[in-house]
Amino acid sequence: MKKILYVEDDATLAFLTVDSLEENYEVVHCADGEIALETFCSQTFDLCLLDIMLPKLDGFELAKEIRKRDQQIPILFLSAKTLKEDRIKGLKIGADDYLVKPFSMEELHLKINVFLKRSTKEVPQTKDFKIGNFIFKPKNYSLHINDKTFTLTERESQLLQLFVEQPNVVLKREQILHALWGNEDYFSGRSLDVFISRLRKILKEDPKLKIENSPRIGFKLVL
Amino acid sequence: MKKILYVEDDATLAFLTVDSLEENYEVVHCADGEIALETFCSQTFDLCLLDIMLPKLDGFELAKEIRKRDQQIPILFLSAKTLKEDRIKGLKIGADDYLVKPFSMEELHLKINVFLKRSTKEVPQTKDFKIGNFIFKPKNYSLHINDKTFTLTERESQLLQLFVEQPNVVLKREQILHALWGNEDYFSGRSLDVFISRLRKILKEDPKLKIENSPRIGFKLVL
DNA sequence: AATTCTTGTTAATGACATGTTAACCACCGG
DNA sequence: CCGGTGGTTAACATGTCATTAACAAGAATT
Repeated sequence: MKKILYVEDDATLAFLTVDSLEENYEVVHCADGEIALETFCSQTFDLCLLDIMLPKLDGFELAKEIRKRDQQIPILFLSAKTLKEDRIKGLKIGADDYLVKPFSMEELHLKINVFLKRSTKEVPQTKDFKIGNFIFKPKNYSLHINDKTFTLTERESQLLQLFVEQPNVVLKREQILHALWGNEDYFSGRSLDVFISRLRKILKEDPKLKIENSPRIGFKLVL
Repeated sequence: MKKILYVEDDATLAFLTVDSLEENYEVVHCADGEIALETFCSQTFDLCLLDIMLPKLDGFELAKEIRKRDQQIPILFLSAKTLKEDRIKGLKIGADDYLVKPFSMEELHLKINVFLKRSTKEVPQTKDFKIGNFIFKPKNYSLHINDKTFTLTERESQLLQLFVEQPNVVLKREQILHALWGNEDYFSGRSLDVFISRLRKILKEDPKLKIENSPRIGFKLVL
């Protein structure tokens, strides 16, 4: 579940918005800029939704402070101001978009999704993948084909997930090692090869699927 | 330099916009939806900028077709329509943002940068090259022609990449040796010639392509 | 024309990367 | 303690690729 920092001083609007956003996200609401900044610093968020007119620290200043601390996080402004200068000011600070009040909840959800989709390359855990004749349920660590079911271990599942997210693309060894073990200097180990071998054994069930090796580079899932 | 597909049928606006965009990007302008789709299919772009009202194939339909072919590329709409329904329709198709005409060039540049910044950081993929009838995917170490696929080794790929980055230009031996082996005093070895030979064997698939030798100087990829 | 240097190509080699199975070990809940 | 599970390492078999060697053919130099 993605986590959103929502800063808005109008209690009525905030109530409605939080209510709607909570259908899809975890929402932390703050009513003024200073508290928002403290909150931002003490928790981890995936996206910021900022009103411009705020007590203590306005939306622009807040965005600047947030950008100092995180270059990546998407920032969306909400405001009644429709002046071109304001829109530009927001973008210059490093905001990602600007919604004009009054906005519809539907539009808000869509905009948020655009940025969340981009900022996280991981596909939501809930989603199942089709790989050839297999169905892969990462959430369940399970692979189904015909009426057989294979239960994967944690590592097997992580590795397979990397491949299905980018099928037909060579994933570099270091890239995989970094994604699964996070350790840059994980040179000695041969675990990766062992897991590749195990996955291959399972994937044999569908003759069209294979994991190809690119010597000295990495592996590619071909389907 | 990032490459933008810009589709707009109003010649006057298009002229002004292209002029401005070309300060920072490579711009390909198309005046109707069908041509735009063909253009999209035959080249590689980093971002699409689409007018909604277009002859033959409107912006929404065009965006749908583009999304079928590329899930990642940022799509921005430009339109005089300010209807909430239209903005939502665009976002649902998978567009990334919506600029309302008249827009300022400054705002356009900023918006484009937001999305280019994001899309390049996510997929640090090198662009694919067209070489004659081949498509070369350096990231995948693969060369495609007709139905055939050649998988290149690391060195073969590195070498080919040097050539396609500067086609029709003579690359000096030392230049190539330095780029691939980094070693200035790599005089004795004949590896380079062996790899040239191997690439030539593959490139024979397209009779128009060849690697020419410039005696005592180096090699040139002619296409 | 003869010699020497350069290039084209194929095949052989050896170092190193990968595939695979089995043994190992740490952890965890009885 | 004691199996069970899952990740890791060990060991050995196999495969691959960059490099070198070898030789043929062309260019340049004498």
